[in-house]
Amino acid sequence: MLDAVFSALGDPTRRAILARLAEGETRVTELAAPHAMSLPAISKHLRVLESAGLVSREKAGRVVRCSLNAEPLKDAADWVERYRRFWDQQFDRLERYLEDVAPKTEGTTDE
Amino acid sequence: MLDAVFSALGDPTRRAILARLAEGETRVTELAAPHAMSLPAISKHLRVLESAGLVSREKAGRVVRCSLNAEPLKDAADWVERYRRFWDQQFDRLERYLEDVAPKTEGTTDE
DNA sequence: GCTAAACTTAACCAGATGGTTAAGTGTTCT
DNA sequence: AGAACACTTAACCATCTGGTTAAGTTTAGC
Repeated sequence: MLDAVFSALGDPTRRAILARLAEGETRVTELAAPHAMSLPAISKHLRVLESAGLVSREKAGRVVRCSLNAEPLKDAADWVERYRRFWDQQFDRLERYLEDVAPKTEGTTDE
Repeated sequence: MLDAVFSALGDPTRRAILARLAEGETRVTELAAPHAMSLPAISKHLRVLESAGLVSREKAGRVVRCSLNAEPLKDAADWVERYRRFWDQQFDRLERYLEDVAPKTEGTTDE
């Protein structure tokens, strides 16, 4: 499922759609409005988001209401979060230091 | 850049490579070892990761040392984090509640 | 009941992706 | 020097992706 979620997030149009849906449910045509592309194109994006579990579509009359379903984002967040210590930079340098100089040290400077 | 990062993360082989690199720098052949695919395939994955800024390659003799560069993941984490409140569920229910009590029917969802 | 609206589906297209094998480029080892 | 190692590049292939236009399919409105 992470595959589908991350792949879905890899497109700016789709991220924009999610951002819009974060403000509230809305219909397909309104989701399409800000984007310079045809309705079928948006429909396809919605299908991608839907099969990643990020959006649900519900037909109400001739209108299709779309809503955000953020649960899959939790898994994505969890995955990325495991790398937090690495973008805190010091850790990275510490590792190199340990690699080069001291093969065994107590990590008092940890984090 | 988010495009490249999320797209890169959308492949399980590439996530596995990042996970391996999180344990420390290593060479290409060792990165390739656990995966049932050819070296050129891994090389391509590394290129994708590299152009997303997630991995850096450095030639040392005939060996290429690969290392994790997690900084781009920070932006990805920041993006996803904006949706945290939505997967905390209560908010979702609140929205549905509001929808039921104050129906807007097919009208424009005013922002 | 006809017409328009709000989509979706179908058919098509160009270009990207993810894999392959074969060949090329350095580097180390003996 | 020659062989093996550690890759990368090239060429190829099938499939996926992201877009298009044209043609459905319901539903709503006059």
